[in-house]
Amino acid sequence: MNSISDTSSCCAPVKDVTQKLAALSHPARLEILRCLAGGRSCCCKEVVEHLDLAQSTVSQHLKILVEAGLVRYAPERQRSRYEIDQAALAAVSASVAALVETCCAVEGANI
Amino acid sequence: MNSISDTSSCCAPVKDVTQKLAALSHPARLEILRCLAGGRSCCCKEVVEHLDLAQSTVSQHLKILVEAGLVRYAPERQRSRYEIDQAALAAVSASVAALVETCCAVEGANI
DNA sequence: ATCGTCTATCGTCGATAAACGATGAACTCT
DNA sequence: AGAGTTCATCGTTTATCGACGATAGACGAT
Repeated sequence: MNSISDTSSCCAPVKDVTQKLAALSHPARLEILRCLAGGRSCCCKEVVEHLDLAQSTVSQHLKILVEAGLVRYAPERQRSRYEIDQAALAAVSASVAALVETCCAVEGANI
Repeated sequence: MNSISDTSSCCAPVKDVTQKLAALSHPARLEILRCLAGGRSCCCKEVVEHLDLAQSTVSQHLKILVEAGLVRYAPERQRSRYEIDQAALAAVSASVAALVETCCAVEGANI
């Protein structure tokens, strides 16, 4: 039926999901999310102290999470606030669940 | 509780999850999974025809999915069978759901 | 035995990711 | 004003990804 190159309706969301999954596919970024868990917002330095990585590296990882839409970013000058976008994260979980549903469904109906 | 640097018990599963998420974070591989959906097994050529990519590229993507443990592989000579590992896929979904749960939980209870 | 088909792998190339140090901007405090 | 903090970005280096063509192995059919 439709290939993945169907740019009209399917490609954008798919790319969105894959970008979010890519953002989640790094241990450091998962750890960052854990650091931001519970809805509390952290500044960069907090995460840095938690992670044992260079500040610039952590900043990059945060940027990736923000660009993927998983983390919100309030650029206050001194203490930028990073905060989990819980809705976006839940949406990713739902997308993965839907994918699993699709892949595991018994196709007895029409084929 | 445990940080990500806890190499004894926590690190291996984390890496396992991130590897699976990385495998899922590419549109072509999602499309491959859709092609394998419903528990039906496909050979490489079927996927190639479905995907508009070179055969070698598809074979690589399949390999990544197999190495991540999301797809089972029965190397028959002429028509290798690729098949979704539904349990593994469900486990990924559960892991993501648990992550979201952790990240969105109100931190009153025990962490 | 030979041809055609299907796979997997190799080698290559450009692009991207991951990590770091260094730097500069902006703010707070003394 | 000046020192100290915090942060984002730049530039660099190394490693990996994504895609392809080419190739070799294995099988079925002729």
